[in-house]
Amino acid sequence: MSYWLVKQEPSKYSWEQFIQDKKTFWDGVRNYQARNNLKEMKKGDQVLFYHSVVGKEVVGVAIVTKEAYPDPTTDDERWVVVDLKPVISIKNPVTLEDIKSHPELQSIALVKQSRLSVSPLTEKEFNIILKMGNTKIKGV
DNA sequence: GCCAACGTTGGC
DNA sequence: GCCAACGTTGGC
Repeated sequence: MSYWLVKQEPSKYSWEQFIQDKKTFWDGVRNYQARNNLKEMKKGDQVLFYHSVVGKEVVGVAIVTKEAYPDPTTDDERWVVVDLKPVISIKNPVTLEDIKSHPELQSIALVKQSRLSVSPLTEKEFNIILKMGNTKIKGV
């Protein structure tokens, strides 16, 4: 089981939209590092959903339902997408400020490399963020 | 809306 | 293969 964080601008694809859709394929990744992370995702991995630019906060948890496959929105075979399904909304969204001020979250990619749209998290980091959001995942 | 940081592209 | 130029992202 791995943990990830994905970013999206809510004006492009918001968590609320995602909830309504019940699932989505994560397209639009055009960065090799992010792409490589996408390829590493396994079915059942948990993914934090972060709103960039507007809000700048972690708003929900999703789960990988289908591993990387070619991006259907482009002919360019370099790019892949994964399928995600929303799991739970975070009660108290965890802001970038919160993350930056937490001593154990200083080294996550969201802080160090703000432009990377798909980044790995350790289990510990994942759990800290959930806890800060006052959110528990059923059965975990 | 600005600008710094970063990644990518393309000329040499 | 290097590096300057350019485009994009995202925090402020």
